[in-house]
Amino acid sequence: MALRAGVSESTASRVMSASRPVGRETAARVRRAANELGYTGNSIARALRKSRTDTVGMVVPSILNPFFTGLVDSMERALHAEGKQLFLCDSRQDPEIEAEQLQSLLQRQVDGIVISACDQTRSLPALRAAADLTPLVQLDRRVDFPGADWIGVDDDEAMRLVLEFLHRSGVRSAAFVSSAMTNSSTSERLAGFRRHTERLGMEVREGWIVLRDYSIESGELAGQSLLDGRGPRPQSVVCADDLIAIGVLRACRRLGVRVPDQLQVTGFDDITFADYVVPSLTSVAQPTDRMASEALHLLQVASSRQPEDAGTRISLAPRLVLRETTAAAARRDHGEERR
Amino acid sequence: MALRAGVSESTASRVMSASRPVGRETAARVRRAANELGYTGNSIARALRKSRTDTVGMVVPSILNPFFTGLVDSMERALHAEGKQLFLCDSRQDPEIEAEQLQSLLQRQVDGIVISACDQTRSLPALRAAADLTPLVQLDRRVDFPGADWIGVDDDEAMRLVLEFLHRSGVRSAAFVSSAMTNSSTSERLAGFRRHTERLGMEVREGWIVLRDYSIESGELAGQSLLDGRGPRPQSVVCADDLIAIGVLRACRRLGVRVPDQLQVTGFDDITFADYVVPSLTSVAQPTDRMASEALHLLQVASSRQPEDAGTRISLAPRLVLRETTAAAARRDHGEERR
DNA sequence: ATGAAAGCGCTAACAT
DNA sequence: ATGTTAGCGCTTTCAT
Repeated sequence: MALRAGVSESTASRVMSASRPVGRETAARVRRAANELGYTGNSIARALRKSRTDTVGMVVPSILNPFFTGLVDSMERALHAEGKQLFLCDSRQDPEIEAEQLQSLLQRQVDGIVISACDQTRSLPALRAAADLTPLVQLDRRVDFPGADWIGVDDDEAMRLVLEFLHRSGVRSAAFVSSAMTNSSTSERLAGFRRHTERLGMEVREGWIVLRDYSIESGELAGQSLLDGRGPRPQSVVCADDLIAIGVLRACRRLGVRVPDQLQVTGFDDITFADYVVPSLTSVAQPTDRMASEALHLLQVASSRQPEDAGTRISLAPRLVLRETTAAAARRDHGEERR
Repeated sequence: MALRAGVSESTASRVMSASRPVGRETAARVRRAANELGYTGNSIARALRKSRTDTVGMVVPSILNPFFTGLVDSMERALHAEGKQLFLCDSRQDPEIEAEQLQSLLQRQVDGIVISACDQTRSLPALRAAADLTPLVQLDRRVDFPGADWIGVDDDEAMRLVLEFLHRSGVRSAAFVSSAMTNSSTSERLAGFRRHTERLGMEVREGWIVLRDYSIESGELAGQSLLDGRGPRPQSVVCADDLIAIGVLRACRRLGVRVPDQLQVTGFDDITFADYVVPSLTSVAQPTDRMASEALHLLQVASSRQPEDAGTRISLAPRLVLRETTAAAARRDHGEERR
């Protein structure tokens, strides 16, 4: 290409990357030559030389879970805006596959890794190791270790929004359904649930805490056990995920429990379908676009940081989206929104 | 690393890539050294040398559309099984963004590109250009040009399954709802719809063909215009996509049209939520796993092919999944399945 | 079976 | 403002 333009390799490089001033006419000649040859540069060679690939790896527990689909979409947009590419990895909720994916991303010299780890304890070793070698920030689910960077939603605040709203609309008892306690989302949401129900004087029985999976099937089973009439029924079911809540709604329909009259139900994540199920689902929205852009920002900061520095934790404000599975409240409050 | 093991760089390379026989003891020493140093190789350097990156780029119109989410998931699995990584790109239904994404993937020297192009005509130039430079196979939506490789479902056969089933259950008229005619899925499904309704003697009025977008909102609007009582009503609505069908179902609910008693509705793609809407949606399932593995196979074949060779087209068999939005048929047939 | 040396395509000193 | 040169980390001849 340089030959075609009649200049040296380095001049051509300078034109293509605009890294140094080049004579206007020379530059034009180079650009023309590049166009004629359809030359666009080889980013592999550039990456080798600059030890920067302009790629980011992302690892999620399941791309099929609509919340993560949304997060992936947000990341893809944010990266595209910066001219970077996204390596997408699905760990299938398996820490071993997750470790392989991390290994592969490191080997490919990604500029950073964004991950929602699948297991609070079993994901730890691979995660730490990866974080030692490259900028790494966790999204949503968190695994704690010294220096860990994390961005997510304030789960305690989310539970406060949900429970205060329910309380104001007259609800005095609540059940909680989530996945097993192997991830931070479940533990922090449960902690928030416990704290705020107690503070508000709402009744919670131990049989009303049901921990299974983040899935519709799971939610349906949980709903069934909660509503089968063999024990006292709560006035509301707070779910740690919209899929679970949709499952609970199915159980309600099957068992003839009227929502929201006999039972109020809330979800979490505000996935697209929350607005389309019947009755439509009240949920807590997470600011995924914001999470993605903060994550990219943190990756850049992390590149120029000392290893002994403390990790950064960014808790973003959740937003309560009111729909038909909850009754109208006595009065409105901050952070709520009726659609 | 080679130093640490006390061998030459080339010997170390031979051990790590198992490219040539190496003395057992030497090999062991190299492996130990690699372990101790946590050395795993630099795939950028390898890629530069071998001009093979073990990466595949995938471009879809919208990752948020559940059908493409499923396709991405299938591709990710298939690639992981072969030790390759996936560059995920979302073209946001925009041919210009799509062209940028293709350009970026080419520059990154991907081993192949898998794409579902967003626009039958406006995607063509960039697609052709990319296909000239690297193996490229189209999935689902097709753009025609000489030598184009494509894998998808047999849309005519899908329409045959749907319409013959409806006909057997007594339906004698049908409407069709899809996106605008800017992609092959719509045109081929519509062609199949026309052919089979005619063959079976089913009534189709021109006002019953509604073309908008692949979205729930769109489907709801289409449903509304079809059912608002201002014209004759079809006995069934065949949708080119599950999102559209879900929208039509919402319109039915709002207008008090009972499904399937007064109106039968079918979707396309068999997304997860098809099973969870009420009433649950009869749909045509696409074999996404099969599509992904065939796509990877084609990419490999394409790498060692002459430019003047004709393109390969693989039409896979669709599968009709019967649920509650269609009435029970008089009798069962091949290719159908009740869940 | 092992080592020495060249080179993939690029960029960043270092000249001029 | 432009050219010359070295080298990123690997694989692959070509020797031995």
